[in-house]
Amino acid sequence: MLLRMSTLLLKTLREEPADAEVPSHRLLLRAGFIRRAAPGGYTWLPLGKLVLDRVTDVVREEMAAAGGQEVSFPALLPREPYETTGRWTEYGDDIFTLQDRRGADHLLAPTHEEMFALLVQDLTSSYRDFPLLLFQVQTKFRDEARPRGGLLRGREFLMKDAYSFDLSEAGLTEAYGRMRLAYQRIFERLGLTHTIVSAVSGAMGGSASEEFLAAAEVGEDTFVGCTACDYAANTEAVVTPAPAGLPAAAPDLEVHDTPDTPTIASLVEFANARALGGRTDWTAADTLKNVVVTVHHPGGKDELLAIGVPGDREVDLKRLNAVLAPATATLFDDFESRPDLVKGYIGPQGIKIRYRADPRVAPGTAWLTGANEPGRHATNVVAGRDFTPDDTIEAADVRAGDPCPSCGSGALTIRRGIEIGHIFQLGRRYTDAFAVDVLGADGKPVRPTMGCYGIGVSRAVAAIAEQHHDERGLIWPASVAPADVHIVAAGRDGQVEAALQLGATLARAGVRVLVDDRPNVSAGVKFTDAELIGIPRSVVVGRRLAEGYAELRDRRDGTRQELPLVDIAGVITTEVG
RNA sequence: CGGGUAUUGGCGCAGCUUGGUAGCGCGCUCGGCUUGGGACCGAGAGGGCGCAGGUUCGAAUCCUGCAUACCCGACCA
Repeated sequence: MLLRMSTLLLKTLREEPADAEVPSHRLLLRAGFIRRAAPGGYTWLPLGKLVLDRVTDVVREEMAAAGGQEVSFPALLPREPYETTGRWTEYGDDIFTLQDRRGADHLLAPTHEEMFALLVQDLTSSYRDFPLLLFQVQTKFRDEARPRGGLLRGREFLMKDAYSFDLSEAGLTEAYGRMRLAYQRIFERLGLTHTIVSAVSGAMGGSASEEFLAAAEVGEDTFVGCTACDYAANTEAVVTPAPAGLPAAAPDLEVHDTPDTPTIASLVEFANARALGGRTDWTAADTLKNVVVTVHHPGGKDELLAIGVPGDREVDLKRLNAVLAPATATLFDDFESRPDLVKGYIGPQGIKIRYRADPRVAPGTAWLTGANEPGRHATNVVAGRDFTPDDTIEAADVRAGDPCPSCGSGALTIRRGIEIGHIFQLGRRYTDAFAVDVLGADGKPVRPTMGCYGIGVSRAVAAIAEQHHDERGLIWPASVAPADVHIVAAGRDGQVEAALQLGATLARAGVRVLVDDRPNVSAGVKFTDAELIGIPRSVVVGRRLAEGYAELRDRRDGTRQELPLVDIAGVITTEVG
């Protein structure tokens, strides 16, 4: 490959685009890899397309190595299959739907579980056809409420989705493990530093689930790690350890007048000022905060739910919604309609709606909490004695320093990452929905179980840019760079010709070459553009050409070395391998 | 979907308070000069100010409504 910048469709931007915030978005725009074409939709320019294709190639190679077979479905699909599995309504507003000229409903697929299950139903009939691993690289559509960060969250994006079909749990587990390894290899080859975290499987349904998160400050996913062990999990998946040991028996419940104390802060201040219960060392953690939410079920029914968490914690709506999925929750605020719920003074004793408590509110623990009357609170309210929650719930926020649920000795740390891959064992949700059965060895029908494995390919390009750049521009890993070498003809006097000649030699040897042969562009501009574009290795054909020398530069560490021009092709060909 | 900010040539911005028919830098075109770190000189092309109404002799500037984008939050792979 030999690309000449004199004819390349490329325009680098000297100034920062006003509406790009995150580094990957800014740099990909400035370096001329992408252009915004629609809200949440980007055009791949020649340099960007080269990177995207190289990333896709890595993914394809590893999928094939893991035994995957590539297929490709339409992105435009009819309603029926998604109606059958319930996702037409469950996915709700996030699906792009449209009607054809006859008024029939269609959708632009957000993922393709239905189609893969139907394809397997169509083309298999015997246990001999299994196991099966299929994948595709396809444009997906989601009507994101808020596209952001350029390629990080678009409404149209490139995704690799793979699906395994097995007839036994052991087979599924094996396929899952194989894909997990393939993913690690892929992200390693892409130069993406990542962490595998336990996750919840979201709208797709399913059980065992792990996310691959690329470490990045701009990442939308918060996850936790442990200071002592290798535990890592999405905050939604963090399980709160119940306090160890039974607390001492508390005295009887006592109700106190606590006027004007509708918040935890005001309550603690009041309690200490008046030595409530003889104590002056009350903290927010001694109080029990009860938050009322409205739970919206997909069917359309609403239900009130009260959630009890220690007063020093907030209810984390992300965690709560993960627990309640597919139902969703919003904060309840229409207290006028419910006189039994006294805002600011709610207590779990005798509450008339469903009540679920944080695991820290374990049986035997005593709390300072609302007395369900305006201006009154109660002390020594003991879980299991004065009230019994309907259930526990993981809704309290997770904080750095919380004890690790895995080893118990370490403390949790909080980090941010970009979700670049998600794997999970789907089970039979989709094969059940379509009654996908094949004949087993014993002559009886067997129903395949599915695994689902996704990689955001276009998002991965952004993630790579996030992890590989400096103040001057992008620095692509060699595995995905738009070219292996960037040859800069610094000036005149035959330098352009020499650069093109070197480029041609390298291209014949199978090296991907970008030559800056632009006439009437100063060397300074060319150097700056080369650093912005970020090809890891460059050759400057310039002032020492007359002596037969050129300069080899390393974009990452900035080192330069002068080499005889006649040796350069050999050196580079060897390095590129 | 809630809150905030913004919308003026390809990009980045000024002008709006105090209405008089649009300007700067970069980029682009042509000529000259220059050629190892985002040159210089000269001559040009290109917008009627997000959209729709309204006020006014006159609106980028004032009023009303709408749209879009970005940021924060909600939601989400």
